[in-house]
Amino acid sequence: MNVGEAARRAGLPVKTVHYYESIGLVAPARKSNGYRDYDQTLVHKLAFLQRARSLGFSIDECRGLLSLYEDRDRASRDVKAIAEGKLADIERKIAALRTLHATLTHLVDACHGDDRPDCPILDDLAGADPGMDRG
Amino acid sequence: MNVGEAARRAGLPVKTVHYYESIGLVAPARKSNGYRDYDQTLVHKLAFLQRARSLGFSIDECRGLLSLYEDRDRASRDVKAIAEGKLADIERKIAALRTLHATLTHLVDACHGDDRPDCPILDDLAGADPGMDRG
DNA sequence: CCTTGACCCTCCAGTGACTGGAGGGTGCAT
DNA sequence: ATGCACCCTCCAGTCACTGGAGGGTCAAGG
Repeated sequence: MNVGEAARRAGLPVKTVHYYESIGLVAPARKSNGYRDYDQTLVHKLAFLQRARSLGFSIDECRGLLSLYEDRDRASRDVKAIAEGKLADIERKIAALRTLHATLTHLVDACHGDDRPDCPILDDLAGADPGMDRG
Repeated sequence: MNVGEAARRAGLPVKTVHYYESIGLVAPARKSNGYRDYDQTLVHKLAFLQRARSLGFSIDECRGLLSLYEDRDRASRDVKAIAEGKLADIERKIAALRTLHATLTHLVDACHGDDRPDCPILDDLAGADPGMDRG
């Protein structure tokens, strides 16, 4: 199967499939004309990658996950640990975004948003808290 | 003031301050020895940038915010609109992360996490829905 | 046989927002 | 004179792609 079809089945852009090959994640055979030749296993691997990436795993984590996946004797514990670490990451990111959201909401609410120039948002960015000097 | 001191006051790494200069966000004077010379205004600008970046504004958005900040006659409405757009972005990101979190939690819960090799997490990544053979 | 168009190839460069390092100059204290 | 912290410029690397140039291949239609 050519790269286009494999990419379509895995839900990835062709460019990305090439990229995954260039960093050693997949190694398709070549036909006599030089075209890459993907079999079912490779397409599976690409789909795996697509799914794992969309779940927020980095390429390096995907590499680990893939080798775990390929090793049919590994303990599920190892995979679970990686996934749990990722869960904690996601929780941290959500918490950080919530803080951000609260701060920005506060600022937006405080800003009258009209023609006048004075704006609490910029004042905050400039470090001008009332009663506190930050210079 | 040298770059080191300016960076310290703004809460940024020196490298980042150099970078901001290289992309035209700040333009410090130079002393006779070639060293950059930062005044209060510039330090303020750097601190503004630090804060805005930490609030999740991109460099391009910071550029817009800065020019708004420098234009003492702009309407607060313009600033508010940018901040509101950012708020929507943040909400989208949080929602996406929550979906991710739910999926991964589900997977982690389903995985017994012991010495045995069978693992719902990898099964999911491999696209193995129950009752369907995929190679 | 020729053309058209979709597909494929490789290689290079760019994205965003820095970060690290090499290789050298400056300023101040000892 | 030496040491050290600081400063300079320029280049390369990060992450995970993405875009494009400049070509080759293949099947269909005329």
